[in-house]
Amino acid sequence: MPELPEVEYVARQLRRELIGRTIVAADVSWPGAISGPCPQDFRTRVSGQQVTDVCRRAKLLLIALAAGEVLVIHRRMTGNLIFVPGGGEPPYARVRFTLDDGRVLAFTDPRKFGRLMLVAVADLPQALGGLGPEPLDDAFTAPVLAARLASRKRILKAALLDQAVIAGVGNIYADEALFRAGIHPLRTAASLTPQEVAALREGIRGALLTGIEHGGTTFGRHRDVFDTAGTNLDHLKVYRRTGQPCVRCGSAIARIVVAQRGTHYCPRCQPAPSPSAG
DNA sequence: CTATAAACCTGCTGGC
DNA sequence: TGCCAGCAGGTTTATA
Repeated sequence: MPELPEVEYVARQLRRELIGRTIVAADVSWPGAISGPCPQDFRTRVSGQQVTDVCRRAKLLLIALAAGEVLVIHRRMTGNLIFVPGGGEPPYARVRFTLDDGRVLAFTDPRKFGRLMLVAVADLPQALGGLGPEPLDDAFTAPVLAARLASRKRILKAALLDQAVIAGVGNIYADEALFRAGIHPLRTAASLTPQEVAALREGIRGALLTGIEHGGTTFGRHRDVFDTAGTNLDHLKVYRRTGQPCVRCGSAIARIVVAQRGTHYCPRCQPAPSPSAG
């Protein structure tokens, strides 16, 4: 999935559509999608519950239920939450929630990587423990980011992908953030100057906000709850633009592999680290 | 601690 | 047109 912008966009939609509604039934057609409790208990504990709140943490969707439990959903690579039009069966539906207004919200997921779980409110801090700061919070300042990176003798891009360092950034927005900041992905996390950290903070937030604004990035599976694709692909500057001209300087965008992930950058706007300095 | 590879799954794209 | 290799928004686990 879906990274922070794709989850945030859907969370905002679900907030409008679900709060106050009651889930009258839950049907699980792929038990592997439920990571806890067992599918049987999952079904009975969700059924009859009114939705009291919807929010997002990192790449997780949190749907609070009246009984004091929270439905936690991670879409991973190809998971979507889509309102089923006309009561039909959408492709790759793994879990279906029927609402008291007759609508059906389906969790679809071709690759079966996505997971849903039910967690007691009291256990939520434990379940979400280990996640880094939210990059769109006011508290995510340059000094905070600097502190997260300072002790890390680690490749910068790998650090950005680590959810314990910063929550919600994935492969697309890591590349976009680094381009915006003019920093090479192979730099060492701890080698950034304060100025570079400040630029990176702006780059991260700018890339994420642009993504949310355009309904997320769709080049494959991401859809919103009404099955509509996001348009942010048209606004990406380096991701998936290998060989195409840099929007700033015209150089060909390069692609390398970092931490097993395709990584895109401009060789001129994001100068390579010196062998010694990292 | 950091890094790397593999595993979990299925579908799509590009090259030959 | 057809087949195959490679790639894909993420995370976890095993292994150096």
